[in-house]
Amino acid sequence: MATIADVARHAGVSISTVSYVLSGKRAISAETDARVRRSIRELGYRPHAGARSLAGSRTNVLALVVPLRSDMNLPVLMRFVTTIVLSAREHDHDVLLLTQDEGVDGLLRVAESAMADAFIVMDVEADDPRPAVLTGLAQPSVLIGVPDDPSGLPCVDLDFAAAGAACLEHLAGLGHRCVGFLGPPEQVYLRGTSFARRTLEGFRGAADAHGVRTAEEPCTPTFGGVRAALAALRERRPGLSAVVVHNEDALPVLQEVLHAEGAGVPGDLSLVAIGPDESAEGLPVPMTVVAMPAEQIAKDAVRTVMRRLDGAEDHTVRLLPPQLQLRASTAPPPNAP
Amino acid sequence: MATIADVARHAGVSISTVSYVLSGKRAISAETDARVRRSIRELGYRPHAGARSLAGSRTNVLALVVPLRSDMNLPVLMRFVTTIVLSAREHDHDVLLLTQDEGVDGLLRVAESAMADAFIVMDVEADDPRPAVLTGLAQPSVLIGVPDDPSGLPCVDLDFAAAGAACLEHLAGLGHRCVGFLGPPEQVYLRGTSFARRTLEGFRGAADAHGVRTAEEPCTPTFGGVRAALAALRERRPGLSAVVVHNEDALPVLQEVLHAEGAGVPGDLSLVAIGPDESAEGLPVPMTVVAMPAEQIAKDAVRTVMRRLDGAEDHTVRLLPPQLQLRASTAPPPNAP
DNA sequence: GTGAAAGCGCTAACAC
DNA sequence: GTGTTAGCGCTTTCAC
Repeated sequence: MATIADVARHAGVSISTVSYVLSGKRAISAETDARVRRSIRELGYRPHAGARSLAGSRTNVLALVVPLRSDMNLPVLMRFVTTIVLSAREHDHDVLLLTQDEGVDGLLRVAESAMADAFIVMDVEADDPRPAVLTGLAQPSVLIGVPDDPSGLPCVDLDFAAAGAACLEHLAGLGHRCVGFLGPPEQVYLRGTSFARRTLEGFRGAADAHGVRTAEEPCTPTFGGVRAALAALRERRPGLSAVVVHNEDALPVLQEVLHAEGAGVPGDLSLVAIGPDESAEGLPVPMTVVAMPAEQIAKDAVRTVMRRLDGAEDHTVRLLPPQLQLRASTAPPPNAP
Repeated sequence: MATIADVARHAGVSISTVSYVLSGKRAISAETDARVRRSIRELGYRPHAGARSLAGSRTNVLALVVPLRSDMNLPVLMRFVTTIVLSAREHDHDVLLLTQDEGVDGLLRVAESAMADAFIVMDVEADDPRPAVLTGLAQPSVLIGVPDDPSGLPCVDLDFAAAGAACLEHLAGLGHRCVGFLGPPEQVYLRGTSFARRTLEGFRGAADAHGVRTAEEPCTPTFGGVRAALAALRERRPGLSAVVVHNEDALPVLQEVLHAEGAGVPGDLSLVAIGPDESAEGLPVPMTVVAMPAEQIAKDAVRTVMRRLDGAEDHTVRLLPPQLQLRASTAPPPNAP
């Protein structure tokens, strides 16, 4: 492999000139620049990443911690990862893939051996131990998700509270006065998953504000689980005319259960979902949904971390506003005027 | 961060001694070894990855090229990636994630800037341009999948020809004399996906050997597509009593179509699938299947590449034998004695 | 069994 | 606008 010295010799300039042509950190005359670039091309020169990192303390590598827990929604995870890799490349960075279950040790290993310039940590939960460790590192980091204590780290996520509120407001606007909430399985709440709680809070707040009566049930995404949860909602609220579903796996089952009992969607019951768009679009009744803006979050995370590498301070918790995607599953309640 | 010099000073030894304690490349007295290790621990020393790579020309990074094409089966892809990351860690390597669509340029970039010690390239297709490039690199590589011309690179994959044959042989053993084959959509064949062709060849060979009559149809995984393909098979082979399905997306639809027309599985029609186990197990009628041994292939790929880093030669095309998983979807034909 | 020192290929002062 | 050079933190001869 050609080295920077080879290029310098070939172009008849000094090593530093080649370096500066590459970094753009000082002014170079047009002809020198051209000559150097030509030599670089002709020799097929590429800077040695290790040497660069040693001398410049920049690796041009971004560490990405992904959850390999299989209860994560795979298409969404894929969109996150893909977008992060592509965005990183736009900033001339490559992506080192770390798994959730290396936990804090993995972060320390990569950080202290200077393998990456920055960290993006996905799927951060309420009581996650990693934010506290991340703040102690030499490298900046961004969280996707919002822990109880972000420790001053920038966070990016969908504004789940606003999403819950948006769903209710859409239904209230259609005239619904009595709305159910079908959440994730109980364990998700017990695990302290912050987005589940935030969604519910937003839903409740909006219901209070609009004088809408509600009932909430966690839900296992099986036929039995869905039937039981639905029955519980109806028992508590006999006038139930709409349900907000924050449980992508329950959606197809719910539609089937309703179809089987002859309840029309949205004729007899309106449905709004919060979750991946993929899970909402292809159903027998295409769902009105607040979709997970994975690409937007991913880009934002990369941008944030890159800005911090350029020295910008950032302790923002950035919650992206929900976008309600209107489809066929919502309509005014059956007894509407 | 502590450097190797700090450790040496703290332990009262030379820098090279510390280095050799770490690498184990020369004999160290027990007490020196202990003293050095103690210092390492107390100072929280970690070797600087860049310095190491510069001096030792070893990065301890494995580059993994994954297809982000969404027509790939995500759960299977996930299992590949997860297993590769975990296996790499067992060999003290981290994983740099490259995407398919950076193509040859991505390989050259990472290889020539010495960012990785080796490459694993997933989802290699028949006429893939990358093998030819990979052979020219300083780093060894392994392919997952088998191109027409592996260029001498080691390949690991499921033996799809044997898988096709195994399915037919299982059915022939049950007494079926007339077996259909439902393949992936036509485009997959046109794209030159080698595993699709290999499966079909294995299926045909076994059918010839057992004197079983066959019919083959590509299949779009929609209701219309499945109905049409099934009708075509039956028209060509009125005595059809079993179908081999190499199209995971068509499976649920196929079961539904058969159920709707009152055809029992396996009573009226036996089904065998080739594809991810996830797609075969949870169906109304759990499928007899040749599953994709993702973990096994992934481990094999990492092991192969690590061996090559230790200097071993390897130009093997390693095709893992299919494992037929017996479930409820196969039985002797209806008119069996 | 251990130490001294010459690089590895770059970046970024510090010259001019 | 360009060149010289001192490191960056390791690995690995070479020497004893």
